[in-house]
Amino acid sequence: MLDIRLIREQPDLVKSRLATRSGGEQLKIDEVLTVDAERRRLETVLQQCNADRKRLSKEIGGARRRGENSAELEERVRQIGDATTELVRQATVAEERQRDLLLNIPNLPHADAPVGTTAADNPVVRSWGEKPQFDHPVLDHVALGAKLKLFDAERATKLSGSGFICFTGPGARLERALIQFMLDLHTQEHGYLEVSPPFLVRRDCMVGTTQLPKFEDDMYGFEDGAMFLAPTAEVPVTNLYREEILPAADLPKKFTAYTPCFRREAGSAGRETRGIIRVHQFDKVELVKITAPESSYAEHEALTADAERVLQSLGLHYRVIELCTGDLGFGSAKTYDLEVWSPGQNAYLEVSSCSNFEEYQARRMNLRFKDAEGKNRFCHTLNGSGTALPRLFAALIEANQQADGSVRIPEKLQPYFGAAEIC
RNA sequence: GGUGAGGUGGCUGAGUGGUCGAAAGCAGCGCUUUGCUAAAGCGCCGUACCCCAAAAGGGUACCGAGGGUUCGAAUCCCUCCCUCACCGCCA
Repeated sequence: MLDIRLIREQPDLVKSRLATRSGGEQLKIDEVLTVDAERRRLETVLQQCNADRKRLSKEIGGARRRGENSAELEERVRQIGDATTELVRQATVAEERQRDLLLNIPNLPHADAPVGTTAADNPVVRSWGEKPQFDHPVLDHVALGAKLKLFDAERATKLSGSGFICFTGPGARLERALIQFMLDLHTQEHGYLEVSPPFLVRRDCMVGTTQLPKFEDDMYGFEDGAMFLAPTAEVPVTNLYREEILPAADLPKKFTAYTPCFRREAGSAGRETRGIIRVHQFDKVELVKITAPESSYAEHEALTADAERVLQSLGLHYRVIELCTGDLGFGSAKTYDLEVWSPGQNAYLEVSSCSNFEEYQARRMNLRFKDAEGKNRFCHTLNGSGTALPRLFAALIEANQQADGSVRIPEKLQPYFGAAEIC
């Protein structure tokens, strides 16, 4: 959520930055300002009424103690009370309207974010490794999976409908090995604390990390929208410290979490739906940081590097792109996407998205820290999917396929998988 | 699911309708004094929002959350959330 004071004091800056998102978001600013002015006017009048009422009520108390008649005073306060009721109603309406508007305005892109309108405008920041060369026909993960019996899409569909996958045998084991491998890497070499949070969270959490109110259609909700299945571990993990004031010395906090993720993927039917690339339930190992504002961008680079280490350790060719302003997620100020090379699809596949939300989420969650001067300030939050499992799985088996249709397991993963190949 | 007890400021903990935004203690900050790693005394010490060009200053709200009663609510009533204890049920 943006700071209303920033909007009030520098509306032109806010509008111009929002305009680079190319969704017409800047048009909401004037409306917020109008509501804000009205809200403050009502609040001021209301506070004057309350001050009068408070003062006169105390006088009544004093008069009664002295045994004096206070009927006239009581009548005056009663009248003020009646006026107050209506003012409270109007002020509440204005306040809710303002909050609602603010919740639907996305974050400002970082000043350095590349300006553009679509994914085609996302610049490649760097790439690592080389596309593997094959001297045999290249199979995609669907064909490899069928040949090696790594997953069973048909029977998963029988259980839960299209868009669900069931890993089987060596496939299930490979998935588990990847999870364990990533968690060990992040906890033992990158200094993250592993957490295993609930997957079902309250509505407030979803608002805090910006999934709601705007994207409710993409979420699996229960109990009339009181609870939701988390679409990413970012939701439970980032909300862990909501409504808290952290000591500055505790920052940065670094978490990694393995969780299943649940997404309706509404409106994306037929898009990237082949195989296991886009499913309603998938596993993911997430990275989350809560930092001081001063160091958040340095931490963002480090977090991205940590996510890259996964792909490097597995020997997978990938590239890092930076999202342009038009492609940036709702709450993000700056995002790097990691795209791994998929030989089977002859394309890059997004496996990881590393974002800096600055204080946008922290304001929604009321997550603060006490700085050196003892002032309470909002934290910055970052997250990077330490990689979506099905996509990593797909790229991994495609990149390591052999001429005979078997799959070689990267050396670093072998201790976790317990074998050097799948055949 | 049932019954009972609770939720007060960083912590402990008073406060059952009126100078209570809230006693006291602890922790913290500042000053003074004495001095071998400390003690004593005094003062300060919540958050958010609003008014004010700003500072100074003033005001409102907040005692788990939301409603209600009342001239006036931490205090009375209702609903919800949470914590603890025991019982029931169950992986």
